[in-house]
Amino acid sequence: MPAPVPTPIGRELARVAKSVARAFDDELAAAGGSLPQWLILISLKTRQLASQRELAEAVGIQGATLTVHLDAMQTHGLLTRRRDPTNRRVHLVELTAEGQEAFSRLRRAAADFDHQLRAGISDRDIATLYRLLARLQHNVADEVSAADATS
Amino acid sequence: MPAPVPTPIGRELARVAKSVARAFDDELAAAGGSLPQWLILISLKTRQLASQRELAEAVGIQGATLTVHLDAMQTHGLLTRRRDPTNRRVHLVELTAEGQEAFSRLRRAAADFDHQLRAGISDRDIATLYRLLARLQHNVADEVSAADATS
DNA sequence: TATTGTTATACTCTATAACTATA
DNA sequence: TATAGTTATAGAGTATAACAATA
Repeated sequence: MPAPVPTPIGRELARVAKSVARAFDDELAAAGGSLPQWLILISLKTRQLASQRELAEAVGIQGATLTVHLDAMQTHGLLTRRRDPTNRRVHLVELTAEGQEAFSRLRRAAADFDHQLRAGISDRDIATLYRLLARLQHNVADEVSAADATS
Repeated sequence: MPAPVPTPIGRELARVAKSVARAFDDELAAAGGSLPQWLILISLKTRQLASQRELAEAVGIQGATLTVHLDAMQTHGLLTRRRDPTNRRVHLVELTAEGQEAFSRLRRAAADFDHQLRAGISDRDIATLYRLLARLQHNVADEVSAADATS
């Protein structure tokens, strides 16, 4: 018999996500970073991205918002931007040595955090959690499409 | 056999929570509200709160931040503030008729959203999700205490 | 002195619109 | 004209510090 559910699932998700995000932000800040920076670094390192437009999409923000973060990271010496010689509209974003170090530092912080976060949860439960989160993601994607269709 | 887990659980949670939060914000905005306003309204309606301090804590924000939202809601005629005669430091926050209507509107939007969000998920899985979210919450609470202890 | 709440100020993240440069 | 990216501007949400009112 499943336990009764006291609050809507969206609110519970929001509440927990807020707690987790704050704790994670604190960890990243202690390692000299921030969540958007971490998402940018990890996207740069793990994906083959053809343009800033794709990078923005990978991170889930607008191009202009990405520019803000890239400017800050460039000012801090984490990356360089140069035009693609074959298509000079495209700016190639490349990590400096300092950017690589920042990535390593944040990766360690993120790994430590994840270890702490997973404490006492079985692999099986983690897999279940993934499946359920994917389902929620799917359901709000539906919601968006439905809203678009009726507007 | 559990499926392999491609990304850290915290990042996946953050990603899904962001999607869900955006979709929910859109719904609340369409109903003339926002997430902080909804949390404030629901706290006022469902709890017996002795002060703004307690209200801020229930919503999970600082007192000064709460003042910002209450000011806006008062400007829009959703609530009134008056001093408690028995302890004039305390401000009693009370919903107006318009505030009650706003609450009803947002409650309907939230219920519709939750229905959409839960589509295709069994009660048993919802209960499991609650249990796992509670565990994550517990684990970051630990993290915070640990960080405090070592600082 | 301690508590409740507000004001002043600023920071972070985000977005849209208008613009530049390139194609 | 279309695409990639930047600049200008603004808005939402949050926080801290200093303050006023009250106890």
